[in-house]
Amino acid sequence: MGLTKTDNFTTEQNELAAFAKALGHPARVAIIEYLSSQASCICGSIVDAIPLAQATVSQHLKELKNAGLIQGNIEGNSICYCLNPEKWKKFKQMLEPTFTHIEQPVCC
Amino acid sequence: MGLTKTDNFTTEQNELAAFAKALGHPARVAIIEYLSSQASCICGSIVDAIPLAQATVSQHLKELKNAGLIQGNIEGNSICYCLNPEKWKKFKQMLEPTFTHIEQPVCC
DNA sequence: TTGTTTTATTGCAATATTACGATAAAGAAA
DNA sequence: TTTCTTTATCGTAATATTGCAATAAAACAA
Repeated sequence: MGLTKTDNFTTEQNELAAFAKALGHPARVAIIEYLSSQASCICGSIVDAIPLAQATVSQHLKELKNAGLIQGNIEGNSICYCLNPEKWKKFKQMLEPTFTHIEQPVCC
Repeated sequence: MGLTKTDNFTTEQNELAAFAKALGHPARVAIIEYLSSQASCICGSIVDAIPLAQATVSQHLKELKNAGLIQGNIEGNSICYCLNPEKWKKFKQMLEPTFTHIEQPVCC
């Protein structure tokens, strides 16, 4: 198969899964870490910072953009990428119940 | 290809990616949400709660277990699954820099 | 105009994931 | 013992992901 049965789950569950999936590759983790530590975020800098070919980095940027975790703004000749604060807030908020739960483990 | 170049990234980046990837499917999100809201966590209850075949749920449980996000303890005839608090704390801690960064967006 | 820079897209091969029926394995119950 | 219950694994088919070279597209520079 290889086809996720998204209809069986809630919109929220699918959205959280999409956020997590977008972060589920070390190159994309590296991109997010880079954007979390930089004021500037020109695409070319990201390509230089990630040890993969330009085409591959572009593809990873596209996936992060599709998930909404980053956004890109045209800046003359190049593109300025940055984190999307609202989506990250939603991501964080959706993880909260579990982060809270593990403070008082009850089982096993 | 289809083969992630893990050697190009740090151990931490790979670990965060592995956590996120494990959560990157709505069925696994549903399992985690279930375990975050339940004291009991018998495998059979999870299978009943997830709208997929037993074999498929078992496979998803295995992936969450491999990532370390859950653990299973044999309990007589069945298996008691629960969250692994330490791994979740690490997951949370690795996301903190980004969660902090989005409080003061600086770009775009 | 032509050329350069920057980023995205296409096409492809290799590998991974998803889903499920069938079956196996191991303990509980009879 | 046999049977039932519970969970894991195998085998398979369909689809998705990863990576890169080559190329396209779009804006700037000369």
